[in-house]
Amino acid sequence: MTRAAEPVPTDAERCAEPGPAHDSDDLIELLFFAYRDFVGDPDRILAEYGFGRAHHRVLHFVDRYPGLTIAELLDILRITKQSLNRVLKDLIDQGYVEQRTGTSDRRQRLLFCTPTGRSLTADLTRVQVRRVARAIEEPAAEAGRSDRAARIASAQGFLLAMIEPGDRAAVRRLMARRAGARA
Amino acid sequence: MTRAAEPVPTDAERCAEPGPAHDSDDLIELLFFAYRDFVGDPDRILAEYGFGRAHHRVLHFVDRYPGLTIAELLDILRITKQSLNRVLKDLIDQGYVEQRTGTSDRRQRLLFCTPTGRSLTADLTRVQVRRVARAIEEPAAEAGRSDRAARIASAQGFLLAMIEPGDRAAVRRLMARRAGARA
DNA sequence: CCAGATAAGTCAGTGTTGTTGACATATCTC
DNA sequence: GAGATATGTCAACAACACTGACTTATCTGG
Repeated sequence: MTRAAEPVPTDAERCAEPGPAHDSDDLIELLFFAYRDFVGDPDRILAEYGFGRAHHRVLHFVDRYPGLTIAELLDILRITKQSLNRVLKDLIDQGYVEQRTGTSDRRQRLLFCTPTGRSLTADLTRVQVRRVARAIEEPAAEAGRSDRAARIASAQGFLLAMIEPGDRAAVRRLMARRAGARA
Repeated sequence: MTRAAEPVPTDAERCAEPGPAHDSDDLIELLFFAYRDFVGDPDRILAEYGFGRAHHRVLHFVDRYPGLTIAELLDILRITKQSLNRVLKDLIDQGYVEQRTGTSDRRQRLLFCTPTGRSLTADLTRVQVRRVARAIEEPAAEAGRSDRAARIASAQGFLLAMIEPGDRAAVRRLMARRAGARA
């Protein structure tokens, strides 16, 4: 596996294969695992309400940025109006989100969470904050020599710490399987 | 972007912990944006082949860990056998992945990428490596005072740098909207 | 060697979340 | 008033996940 083009190739590490390409490969994989567990937590809560991830995303952004417009939300989520409308309709009909006509532009519908919506969002945020906070508290692997090595160690440390603790050993073991082939 | 953590939350619910709640909130949001753009790159390539993200995940892990069994893959992806089988069948039928009967245990089907599969995976990996490598090259906000602050800055810096460059300003602007209400 | 466990494959049905394309309505701007 | 814009809605469809049930091949322990 040849090294991918780098923005700033450092001369010193030309020959050494355990270069940035492999570090990036590891980060790609860790990002998958981290995100998998990151969305897994709230999914369990959402299921009790008959909601899914799409509902969660809307709740999150409307809660955090009260008065968001439909257009802004569409730009954030990068989904179509129809996809948004389906879940938004659920949330409005069931009293988690409410719309108010814009004051300066009466075509706009400003979105707000109701107290119920804020409460549910808080529950969802809680479990995610717990995971992220724990990942931050985790001491990074070690502050490496160069800033670059430190950044890699830091990002890997954060993502690994985002993984469900009980699964980390399995992930380490899996990734070690490949590490042997390149050292 | 790395706002000073204000350890004086006015919200009723959040106060017990030493202040990382808001930093975690930001990280939660950045993780959403980072992942959104992270999977966006390969999605465009996959569409040309009539494949989706599920195919990508299988290709990635089979390419990286040749000889993976079905059971191992199921444990990694955390999906059901049926979901895996649907995409795996596509990949096998179209010659991207092949199965070999296990030697020690003939019930197992060991998975390998064909040269074609390795080639496609390399294309997919390339665009993701590019993004991750760029995110790593990006100098972190600054090495903070405490290790903890440094870890936060580092994680935020990495995730922000994972976002499509042209969209970073919009994300900063959006998140600044909330920051104002906090500080 | 056989019974039961295990690895994998498959069928049928369902739900969430995304897509496209077309069209309707209210409102703003020039 | 004309045209752009913000939103809402209908219908159809695809990707990807789920459950539950069942089959086949193979391994393992008594």
